[in-house]
Amino acid sequence: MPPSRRRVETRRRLHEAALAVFAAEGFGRASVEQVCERAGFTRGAFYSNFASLDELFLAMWADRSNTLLEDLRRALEAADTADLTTARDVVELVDAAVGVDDAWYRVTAEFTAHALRTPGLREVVAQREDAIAGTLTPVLVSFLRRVGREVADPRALALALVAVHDGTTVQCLVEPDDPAARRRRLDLFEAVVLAYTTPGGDA
Amino acid sequence: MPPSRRRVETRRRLHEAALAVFAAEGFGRASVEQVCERAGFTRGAFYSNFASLDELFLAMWADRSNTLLEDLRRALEAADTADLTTARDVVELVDAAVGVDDAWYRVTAEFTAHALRTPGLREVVAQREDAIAGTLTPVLVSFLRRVGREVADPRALALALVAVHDGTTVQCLVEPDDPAARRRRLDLFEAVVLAYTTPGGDA
DNA sequence: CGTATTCGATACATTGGTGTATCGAGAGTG
DNA sequence: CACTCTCGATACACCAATGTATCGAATACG
Repeated sequence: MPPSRRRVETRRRLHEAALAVFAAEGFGRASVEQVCERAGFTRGAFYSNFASLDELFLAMWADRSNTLLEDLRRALEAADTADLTTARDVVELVDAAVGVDDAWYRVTAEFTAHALRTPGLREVVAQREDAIAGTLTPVLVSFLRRVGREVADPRALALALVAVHDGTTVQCLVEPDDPAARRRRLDLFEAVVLAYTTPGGDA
Repeated sequence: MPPSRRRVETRRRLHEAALAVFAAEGFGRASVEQVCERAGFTRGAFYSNFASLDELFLAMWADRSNTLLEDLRRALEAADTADLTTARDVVELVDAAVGVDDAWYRVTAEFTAHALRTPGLREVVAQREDAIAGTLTPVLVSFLRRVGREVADPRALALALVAVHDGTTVQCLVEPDDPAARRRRLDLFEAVVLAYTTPGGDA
């Protein structure tokens, strides 16, 4: 195996292990040792690739954020929009594409809290939020127009949906076996979409 | 000072210090030593009052949660409802009464994430969520009726507002000097209230 | 006034994690 | 085939935190 290729693979495995460990132990309690053990390396390998645990986390988080967002965008663009007739249909389609990732939610929530008290990190989270809204906006507008709803302020709608998503995700995870939480979440999504759009367009 | 009174005071000071340290260091990185130092005690005092840091945190969090919620309830019940004429007025009144506590948000968010991966703790968060909705419901219904809106499903509305509150709080804190975030939050609150109520009642 | 008790301080042993310095194997290169 | 360089392993010194065991002072109590 060529040396640089090996290095890439090592970093990848460390990323993977980091996500698992941060999810299992919590943001503040994950240690370099645990990550190395899970990845099947020693600390020597770690320090040869990253300067600190923070650096590894940041790289992993940014990387995975982008991947998830890109996957979502592709999934939505490739979605079958044939039988999309109501706002509710749009909501259910998007909700299904987003999914619920327990571990990722925890890691992101803890990182966000951490970022709020760490000057240099706040912007990282802000940019992420922005990227999500920016990615979601065009496909959302297009879907809604298709079901005959015109979006007045796309950015406001996207941010509102992100907020609702985050808020209801907690509720869904806190009561994991209550189907009502799931239904309430969809209802709320739908209500927001309807409130932020007007009938019109080519429905 | 009578011995039991002294003990109560010691515990109170430890609670206070715990909140500060957990907010400053993050849930996973707070240490017994830091809490003691800030409270002006040694670890001897700590272990004489609590079995572990977890125990102290839980006591502090539950205690303060109740206090905050009770304060909110009283503030709303004592609010001047004379010039309450629109749903927007209700939203602004409640929003002002709730306020935004940066440190408390971080601590609660991190604890929630922690609770999601700790079996015995999930229910604690669930009960809290429930208590908030339960406290908010009656006063909300009464306010809205006063401005001529009838609430179809009070519990659903309360939970929706909690979700929106949590989700938009992050957005407000991430962009602390963007007044637009604040406005978007109120708009979203209003939209949800309108969507979950119907005209009618004694307006 | 002396005795008992409560509560917090001190000291200690132990653990777990960090980061660095050094080493060795193995793959690319001329 | 030898030479070199990359990358991960090993070993070491260090620090921060934990929990317990013991001690001393202050207060209640007979």
